[in-house]
Amino acid sequence: MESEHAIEKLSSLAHAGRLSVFRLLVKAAPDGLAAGDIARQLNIPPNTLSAQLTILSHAGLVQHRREGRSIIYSADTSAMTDLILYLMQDCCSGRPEICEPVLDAVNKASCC
Amino acid sequence: MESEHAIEKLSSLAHAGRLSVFRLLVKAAPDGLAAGDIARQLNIPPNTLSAQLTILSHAGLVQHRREGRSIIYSADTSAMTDLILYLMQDCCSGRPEICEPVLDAVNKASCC
DNA sequence: TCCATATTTCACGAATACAGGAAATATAAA
DNA sequence: TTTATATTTCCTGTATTCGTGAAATATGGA
Repeated sequence: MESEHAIEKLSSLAHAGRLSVFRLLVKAAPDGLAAGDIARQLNIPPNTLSAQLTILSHAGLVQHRREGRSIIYSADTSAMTDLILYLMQDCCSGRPEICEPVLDAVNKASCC
Repeated sequence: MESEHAIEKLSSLAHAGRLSVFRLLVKAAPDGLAAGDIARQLNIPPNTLSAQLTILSHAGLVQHRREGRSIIYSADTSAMTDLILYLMQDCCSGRPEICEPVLDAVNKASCC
């Protein structure tokens, strides 16, 4: 990943509303949620949410598709993976003993 | 980690200068680099760099110590781990098949 | 066609982030 | 004590981001 793209992803997530939207969509992956459902669950005005979704979408963190009158947004988990890999890149430049705790923590996460 | 802290870390990194500083310090971990060395390597004016280091430091991503006339900054790799874990948290809510590719990618990274 | 629902786009004032010149502070050496 | 080096703090004009009211667009149903 290029630095510009990493910065765009990071700044997209560096906002309380957008971070909560992204995390909600990550939980709802891979199905996704309609914009209106997100707005109701997080209590965000529709136009405000739309602006936030546009920013997340432009950063490549979410995708969308139309279903009837609704537009379904879903998290792009591979984009999240790319960002994590970018942050970890060069994390030990020849000194594995520094990086290993990071990998251990990730693998032991309650996630899976 | 709390959402506020994650947002502060994310916004600290969502800036070209600060991201390059952080990545330089991650490569130089755990020894760190003097502020002047960072300024010279990245061609950033000293006062501008100082403001950037203050922001990274306040977010908990870097630490600093004085050595003679220099102040040595170093990356806090555990803070980076915490941020990564926060981003991965709840990433599969009961569906490991979605999260596993993330873990696989992280483990196969050229990092270590 | 007419209407209700779902979502986006436009416009703009308020708040925040930004870079860097100039001055101040801290340390060490002469 | 004086000087040089290293870094930070203060300040300010500029640029960017932010939320949201109002209007526009898109779809499906009556």
